[in-house]
Amino acid sequence: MRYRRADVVEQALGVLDAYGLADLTMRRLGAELGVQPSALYHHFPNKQALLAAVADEILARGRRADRPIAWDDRAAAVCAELRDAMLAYRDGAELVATVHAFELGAAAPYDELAGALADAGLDPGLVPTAARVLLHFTFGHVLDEQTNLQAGSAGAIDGAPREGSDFADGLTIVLDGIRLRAGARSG
Amino acid sequence: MRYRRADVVEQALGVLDAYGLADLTMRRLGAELGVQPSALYHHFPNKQALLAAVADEILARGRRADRPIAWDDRAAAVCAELRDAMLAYRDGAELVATVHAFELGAAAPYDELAGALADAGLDPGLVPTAARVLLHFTFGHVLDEQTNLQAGSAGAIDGAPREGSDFADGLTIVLDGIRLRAGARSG
DNA sequence: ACCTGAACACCGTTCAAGT
DNA sequence: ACCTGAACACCGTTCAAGT
Repeated sequence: MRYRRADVVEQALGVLDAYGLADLTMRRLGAELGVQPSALYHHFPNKQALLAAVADEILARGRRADRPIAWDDRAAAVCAELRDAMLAYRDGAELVATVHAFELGAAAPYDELAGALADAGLDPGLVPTAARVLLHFTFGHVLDEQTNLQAGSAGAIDGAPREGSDFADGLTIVLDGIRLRAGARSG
Repeated sequence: MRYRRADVVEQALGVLDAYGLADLTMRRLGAELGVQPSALYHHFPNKQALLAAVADEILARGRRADRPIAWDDRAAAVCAELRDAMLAYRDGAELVATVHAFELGAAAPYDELAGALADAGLDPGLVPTAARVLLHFTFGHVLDEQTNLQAGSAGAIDGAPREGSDFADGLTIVLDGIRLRAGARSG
């Protein structure tokens, strides 16, 4: 049997969701594909590159069309889409945030946020700073959220996961801070 | 020779700074102490607990007295202190952020921020949300910053590290967003 | 081009046994 | 109380060799 790059990523997503990031090893992934671990190095130079491809696939699968026009609604939509994409897979936030921290991928959300903030009439020198504040908030929040959700589902402490309002509130705080430096019009 | 818990943490800080978080292993730490790796399990139940103790020590060493009185200055001071503490050790941000994400320690900055925000007259329901926004911004920013700094010093690309103004700008954005919901007085 | 098989240089953790 | 020595069950990665 032959495996293409895309098949390896697909199977890696399956292992991630079934066993978690800690058990997403080259050896386990090879076994799941019915292949020697060394065979994976024909498709990826190393594990980090494979994880980057998995992170990018998670983001691609979470992609939604129809972005709002207003810069603040658009920025909020990008962050919400990023959150939902990461929550859709076990340890998704940890994986995407790690890959992003090492600058190996997951660059699309940053580019979209920077675009929205430029449209806001923000000082160009502040655009990267503000985009990163939004990204850091989103990564950090969802990392916390997913850790607690997964701890809760393992221990089965409480049935209902905390409402999503906390994310929206945090996002509002950051967007309000950005708006103070943006042009008056928000459309 | 006998090693107390504090000596193990001390040596762990040395290994962290000299070799980085990836090489801070139980086996290497044992070797550095002239002890079998299994001996470390007499002082710590597992590696995570040891890392949590190291993270707490990093924060303790970065502690400064004389907190400002105004809630916003105080919150900014807590974030700046946290940043400086993490920057003082190689991979400090990665270590502290990881330990915090798994809720094994590093809780002091959160408590201080929550205290400052309560003094701001913020809606009590919003205090934890706003405190976490500040914390997530700080962790995310310093993680990026330290990764770039260390990559820069390894490759020796440019001499001067980026000025600190970017952190201050991001912090201002978040604090402005919080201020909109706080009482009018900022002292 | 893609994979096997075997090796290299490691991990965290446990546990009986020593002092 | 604190440590040794040995083992268990793993890692990521490399590389000659096969088809």
